[in-house]
Amino acid sequence: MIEIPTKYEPSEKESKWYAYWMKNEFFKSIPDDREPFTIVIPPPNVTGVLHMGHMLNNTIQDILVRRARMSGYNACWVPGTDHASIATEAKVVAKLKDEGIDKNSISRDEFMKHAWEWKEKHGGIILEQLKTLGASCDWDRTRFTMDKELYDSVIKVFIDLYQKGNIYRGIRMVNWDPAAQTAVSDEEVIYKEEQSKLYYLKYKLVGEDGFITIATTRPETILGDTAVCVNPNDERFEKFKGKKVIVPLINREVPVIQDDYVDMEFGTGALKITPAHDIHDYEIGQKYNLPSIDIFNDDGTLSDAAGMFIGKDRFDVRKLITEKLKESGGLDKIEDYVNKVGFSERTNAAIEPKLSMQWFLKMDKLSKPALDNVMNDTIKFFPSKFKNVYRHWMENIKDWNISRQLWWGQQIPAYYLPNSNDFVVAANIDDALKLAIEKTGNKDLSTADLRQDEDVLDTWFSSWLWPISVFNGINEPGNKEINYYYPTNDLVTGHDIIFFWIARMIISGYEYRNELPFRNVYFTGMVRDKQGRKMSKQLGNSPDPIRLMKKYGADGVRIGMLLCSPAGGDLLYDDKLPEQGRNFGNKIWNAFRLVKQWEVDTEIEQPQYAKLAVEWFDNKLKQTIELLDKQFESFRISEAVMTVYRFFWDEFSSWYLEMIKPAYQKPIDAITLAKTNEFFDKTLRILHPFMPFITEEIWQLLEERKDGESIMVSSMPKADKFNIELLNSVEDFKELITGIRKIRAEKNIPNREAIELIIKQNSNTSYSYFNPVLQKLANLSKISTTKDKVDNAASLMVKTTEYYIPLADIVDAGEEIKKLEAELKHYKGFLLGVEKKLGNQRFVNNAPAKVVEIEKKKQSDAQSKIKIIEERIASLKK
RNA sequence: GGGCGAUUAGCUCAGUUGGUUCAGAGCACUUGGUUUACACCCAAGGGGUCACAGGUUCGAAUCCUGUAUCGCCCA
Repeated sequence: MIEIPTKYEPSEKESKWYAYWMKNEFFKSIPDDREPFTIVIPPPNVTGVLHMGHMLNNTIQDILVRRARMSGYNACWVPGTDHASIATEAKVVAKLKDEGIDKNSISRDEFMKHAWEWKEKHGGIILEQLKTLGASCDWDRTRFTMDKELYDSVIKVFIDLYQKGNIYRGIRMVNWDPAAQTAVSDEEVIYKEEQSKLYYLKYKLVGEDGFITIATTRPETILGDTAVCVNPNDERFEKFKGKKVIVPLINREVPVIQDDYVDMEFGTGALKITPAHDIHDYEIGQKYNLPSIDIFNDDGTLSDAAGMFIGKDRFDVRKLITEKLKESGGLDKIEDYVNKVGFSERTNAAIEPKLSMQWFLKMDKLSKPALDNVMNDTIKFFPSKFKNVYRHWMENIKDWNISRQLWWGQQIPAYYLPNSNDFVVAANIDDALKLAIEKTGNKDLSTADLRQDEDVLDTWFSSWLWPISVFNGINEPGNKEINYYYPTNDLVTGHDIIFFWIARMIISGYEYRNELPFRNVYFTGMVRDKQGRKMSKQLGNSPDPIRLMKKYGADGVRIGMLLCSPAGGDLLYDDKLPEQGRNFGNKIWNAFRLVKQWEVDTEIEQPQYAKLAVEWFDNKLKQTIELLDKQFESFRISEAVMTVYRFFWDEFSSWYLEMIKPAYQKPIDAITLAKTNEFFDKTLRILHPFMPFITEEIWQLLEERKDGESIMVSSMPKADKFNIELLNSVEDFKELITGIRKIRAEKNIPNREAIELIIKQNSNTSYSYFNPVLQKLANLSKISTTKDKVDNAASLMVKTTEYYIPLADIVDAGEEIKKLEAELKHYKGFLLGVEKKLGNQRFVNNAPAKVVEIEKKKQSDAQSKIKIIEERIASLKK
């Protein structure tokens, strides 16, 4: 016997095979005659490190790509990262601060140099980590959203959209992040419940007695108040309507206006209106032509316009102004209150609604084909329930704020004319100058007179082009690569970025290629801890994927994650999962050990039991391949994992190998061994996309392989016809074996003790075909048939055939009768139900003939079973 | 407040478009096992009035209505 350890040790094997695949360039894709299969990676943040969400997501992509590659496609998985403007800029700013450099003290160019340095040194760790997972990306194609080609694509698209009239500048209420000093999108704001306070403030009526009390969570914003609003139906405020009140402390006179936006139930029923600092107030301000007073600076301190507390932080001012209000008698009372406050996803600073000049992309017309082609399934979503979410968003789509007040990113290619808000849009300053001269008629203008817009574009404005720009399809729309690889096949990503990214890629796909960017979108769920909480650094409930892979092997972690991860559903992570995956790897390893250590004897003939086992397993394998094909077609990935898991563990190991296993220290015949090796080989291939490393390791050991050979470039076994009758009868046969084992367990008959089996001769069934296998697996000394009843025997029934195991005096007739009577009761009840159904004329007349047939079969089967059981009871009672 | 979705075994989930022998997995659980590949194992077993209430239908976990609870998104 060859020395093979009983435990499979993944870590060293995994790095060895990854290096082998890289050396042989198996991941590389070049356009050729084959049909392409393309996936672009959802580009992770360049500052990011691998977390559990990436593990799930990239495992699924790797499975799809490896399977496609083995199925004869020219498989191409494009990796890369996005430049994550806010996150990266925050890191660079922090690093500079550590070095004593203030961002505001250096030039934009200098800052960009630092940022690039940072990116080269620290960026893209995550891509290296993906290699540990086994990701079969074409690394030569690694792209970054700030690479020249991709940068230029973004600029080109901006100019194009501007020229088409889809981009405009406008004042909007934006989510202002005072820490990053930039606007962030609605999607980047996280709302959290906060224990805060509700302040009741008194606004005195102008020129007469009385006051209106308003309730607010933000007393500091009264400095920007320009009205008080009440509901027109609210009788409590009858005497205030059309009058003016005085804002406390600053003594500003503001009108009392009426709008049914105000909820009469909430607070005091009167609302202060601060158009510059609240989105709803802004809308009311627009409606009633109220002035906007912006009381904050960009960093969240109070501005000159506030008139008080100038330069102090907004949260400090809240305390200070409360004191002042108390002193002046403007404060009525303070109550505890829970409300939702928005925080920046990137900096965790409280978001400040702020009026600001931003660049917008008009979305209504652009988004039309993107909506239609998802709704009509040209692009398929898995699971399809996300179509509803998508439709709702697309039908209510708002213009996209594409500007960010940062430096790290593509600078907006708009150039302002001297002393003007007027601008021209061009790819570079020379073109801009030409346009500016044309526009102004002033031939004396020089590039020095033009000032480029300070803002950069939203990072999603880069990644929405990703499936096109990675193949340079924006700059060179007719190039060979884009024509070959686009549209891509599948996109695998989290459902949390359906709007950010997926919808926008579909929009840009139709706008710039007039075609879908991908055919299928597979949504993964979020990875949570086993209590269902999101993984977060703060909770410390997120395991380190690298350590996990070291402990359980990448294969084990991959399998573990997938075993309980239905499409779109969340995955509750538990260490039990990778452990189960590791155990499965060990199972495969030990099956290999068993097969490998058999001595072959070419002299011996193939035993009948082995011949039957081979015939059965050959059919079972074909059936499983067909099932897998169907599951992949419908993206039931976790079901496919379960299929291969059970196929290997139950069918191959527990049944097939036990069937053909020669007696202890006996050799195996050549035919059976060859067939078994062939089965093992095919089984490894269907397993390979899920567990790339262990399947390669065993495949290389199973037979002599040449250098450069690999399971990952071998072909996927193809579906073929199989004998379903044979498979079904083996299932009955397994039931018989299980029944015999149960009797052995009940009667304490050890497995090594041979027993006898007597089959009651019955007109409709005979399994004699499998007798040799039955004899081997159940350790039977003899199999015989009888027409008579058998005394002193345990009995069992499979379908409508009865089996006896003679046990001399061991059988307790009373026990046996009790058991049989319970069974009898069950079948009688069952029969009653079936007969009631068949007695119902409406059922017989309306149900399809096939269904009625089935019921009739149920009836006759139940009747014969009842007869058998009754006879058995009668004979035991004698 | 508006929208979407969920509720099936102790846990996590299938259930392919209403119809095969009382609803299936995996994990967990119980019992037995040093059988000769594997205790990261083997064998056997228990466990669900499919959230609740109505309705449609010959027939409902599946379709419809309502209720409850939970989750997500939007304001």
